Amino acid sequence: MKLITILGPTATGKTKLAAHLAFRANGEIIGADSRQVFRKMNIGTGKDYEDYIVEGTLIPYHLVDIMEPGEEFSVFDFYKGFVSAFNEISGKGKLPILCGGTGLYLESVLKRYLLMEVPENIELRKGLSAKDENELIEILSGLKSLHNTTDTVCKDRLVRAIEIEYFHKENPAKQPQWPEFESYVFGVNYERSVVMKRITSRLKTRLDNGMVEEVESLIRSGVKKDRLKTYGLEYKYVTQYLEKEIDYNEMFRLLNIAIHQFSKRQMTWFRRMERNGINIYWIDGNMPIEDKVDL
RNA sequence: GGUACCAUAGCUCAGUUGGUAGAGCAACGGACUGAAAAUCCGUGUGUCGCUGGUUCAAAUCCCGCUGGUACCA
Repeated sequence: MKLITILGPTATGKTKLAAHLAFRANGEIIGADSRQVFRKMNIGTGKDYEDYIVEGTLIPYHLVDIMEPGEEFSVFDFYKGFVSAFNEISGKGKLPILCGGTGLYLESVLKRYLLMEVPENIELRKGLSAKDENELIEILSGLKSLHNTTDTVCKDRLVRAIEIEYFHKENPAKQPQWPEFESYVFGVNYERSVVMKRITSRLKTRLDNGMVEEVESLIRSGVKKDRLKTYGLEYKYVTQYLEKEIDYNEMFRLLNIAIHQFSKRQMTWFRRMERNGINIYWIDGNMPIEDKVDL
């Protein structure tokens, strides 16, 4: 079995390329984008349904529009979705094409992360519920090195993180059911200054196309503002604008910078993957879509 | 035309009584295994507008020039 991966920083036309490849090679797309999984988050996530249509044919896609905005979705949920989509596609004799820009999700597949279903541990939870946040942070940092504070902002997440670490310690031998595949990874990229220009002009288009209204309607439908802010970028800054924390020009300026920085962080992931032995065949974004020859 | 003020990092600016410069933002590099578009760590990148002078020593004081801002004509 083969797995083709198409990755790259934001605003480089990955989806379009993946769709053309799928059209040519009888494939289906598996999204590796942590924000496009949410329905009704379209303009802000750069979800463009047109991209999936090649010469009038709709290319089937997976792991896009599978959650309601505001719901929880994690690498593990992605992993499960990936495995079942991969099996379904290859079961039909078609070619799975993983396409997206979320480094963690891509790496979880390409480096075959050890991820297992971790059941709730009632007994452990009972013991932990008596402790305060600082004690929990201490316990967690004894189990793993803490790289971020997303795990430690609230008690629920702390308890869950500890639960997962305990489970891994107690069940070290359990390997997840990874499908076997020959992996080919392609990266789409432009010179950094070009990516930045593309980001800026795309941001203008998005605003003209109703991005602010999209966020407004998410808020109206009951998505919490704090939740929107954790979605980052467009959702964070537009929410701040709607909250009148910043004015329109400031929103544009800060958001534009934040997306530039995001694309840089994405490249950090890709470089690291290469250092860790994943071969990425880079494709110049300026090249016409006819670079599917590489199959 | 006259007077005053300003000119320091990519940007906005600090820089005490002279001892060859430093913050914020940007930029750049990195980390990352259950929210990852999140979260966090590291790095100063400089003809101190130009020219001449005073001084052991000038971003700092003086002359002139250039550019800008404000006010007076």
